[in-house]
Amino acid sequence: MRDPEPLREALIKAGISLLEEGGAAALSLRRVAARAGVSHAAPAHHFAGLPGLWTAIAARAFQDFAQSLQRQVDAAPPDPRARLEATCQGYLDFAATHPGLFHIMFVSPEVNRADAGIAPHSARAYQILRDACLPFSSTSAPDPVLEIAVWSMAHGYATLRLHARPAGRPMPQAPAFAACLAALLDERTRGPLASQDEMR
Amino acid sequence: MRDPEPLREALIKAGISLLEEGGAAALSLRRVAARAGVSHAAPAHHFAGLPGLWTAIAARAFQDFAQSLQRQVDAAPPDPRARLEATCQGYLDFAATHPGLFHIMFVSPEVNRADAGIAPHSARAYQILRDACLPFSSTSAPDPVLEIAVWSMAHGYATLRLHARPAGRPMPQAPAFAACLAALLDERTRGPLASQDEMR
DNA sequence: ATCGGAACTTTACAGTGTCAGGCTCCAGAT
DNA sequence: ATCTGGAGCCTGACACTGTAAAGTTCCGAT
Repeated sequence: MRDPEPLREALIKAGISLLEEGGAAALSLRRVAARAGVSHAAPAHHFAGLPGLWTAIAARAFQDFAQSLQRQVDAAPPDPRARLEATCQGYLDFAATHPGLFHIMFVSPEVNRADAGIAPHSARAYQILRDACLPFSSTSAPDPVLEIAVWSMAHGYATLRLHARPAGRPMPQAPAFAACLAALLDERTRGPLASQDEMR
Repeated sequence: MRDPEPLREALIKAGISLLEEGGAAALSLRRVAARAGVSHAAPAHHFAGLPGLWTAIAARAFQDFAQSLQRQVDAAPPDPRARLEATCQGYLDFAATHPGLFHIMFVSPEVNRADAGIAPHSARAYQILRDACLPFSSTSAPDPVLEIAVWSMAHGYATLRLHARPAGRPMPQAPAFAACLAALLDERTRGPLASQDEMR
C-alpha cells in the first residue's frame, strides 16, 4: 500500500514550499501545478478548488505543528513550569518560523477547519497545551479558563509579533513572552514548584 | 477648504462597505471603482495600487477603532477594573462586529502599518489600553509586560474566536474573556487602591 | 470485450491588478 | 492672452488568476 496518490502528495509539498517562500499570496493552483509538472487544472481536480488545496495544506501543517509542539515539550525539563513554557515557546517558534503555514492554519477564512483531515491534528495540538496547563489548575481537573487564557495570550503574542511588527509601536523591544506568561501564572505558582528563568 | 478630494473619500467608504459585506476577498479595486461610479483605473491612481487602498482603509479603521474604544471606556464606571474590562470588551466587540476591518488592520501583510495615516490612530488606540493598564502596575510607572500581556490575550482571544470558531474545538462554549482577564489580574488587585484614578 | 470511471489535459471564460497612453480642465508662468 | 504642465480620470491592453466543460488516456471490473 505504498504511494497513495503520489501526485496529490507532490502538490501538497509544492504548495507548502510556495507558501514558505512567498507567503499566502504566492500560493496559487496554477503555480502549484507548474511546480509539480502537471497541467494547471490538475490541482483543482484533486482538491476541488483552491479552498480544498488550502484545507489539505492546513491539515498537513497542523500535523507538523502538533509534532513540533510534542518534540519541544518532550525535550523540556520535567517540571510543570518548564513544560508549559516549552509548549508556548513551541507555539511562538512555529508561528515565527512558518508564518505562511500559520496563516493557513488559523487565519484564512476559506479553509474548513472542521475538515476530517484537520480536526484530529488540531485536537492533538490543543491536547498538548491542555496537558501542559493541567498542573496549574487550582483543582485537580482541567481548567478551561486557564487553557483559553494561555492559548489566547500565546496566539495573540505570536500574531501581533508577526503582523503588527512593522508598525513598530511596542512590539520590537517588547518584553519576552515568558514575562507575560509569568504575569498569568505567578499567582498559581504556590501550587506546583516555581522555576525562575527567562525565555529567549 | 471643504471637500478635500471627494472621490478619494467615496472610494474609501465604498471599500469599507465592500469589506463589511463580503470580507477581505470582496474588496477589489475594480469593485470599489464600480460602486463609486468611476472607471476601474481611478482607484489605482488615487491609492497607487491595491496595497495603498488597503492602507487608506486601515487608517480609517484604526481611527474608528480608537474612537470606539474611547467611547466604551468613557461609558464605564470609574473604577480601574471596570475601565480595563471595558477596554478589552471594546477590543473584542470591534473584532466581532467588523471582522473585515479587523483583518485589514492587524493581519493583511500588504498594508504598511508604519504609514503616516495609520500610526497616530494606532498609537492612540494603544495609549487607551496603556492608560487602562496603568492602575494595575506594581510600580507607579507603566508596566510594559502587563500591557503586552493584556493586549496579547485580548488580541488572541478575539482572533481565535473569529477564525478558529468553525473548527469548533473549544471556542464556542469557551469561558468568557473576563474570566481569562481575571486570571491575569487577580494577583494584582491588592496593588492599586480603588480610590482615585485619573480621568481624561 | 466492453463498460465505466478515475486521472489527467485542453480549451475557454470571467475577473483581477497594473501599466501605458490619452483626454479634459484649470492654475500659474510667460 | 497664450502657453505650459500637471492633476484627475478614462480607455485599452496584458498577464495572471480560479473555475467550468469537454476531451483523452488508461485500467480494473463485469
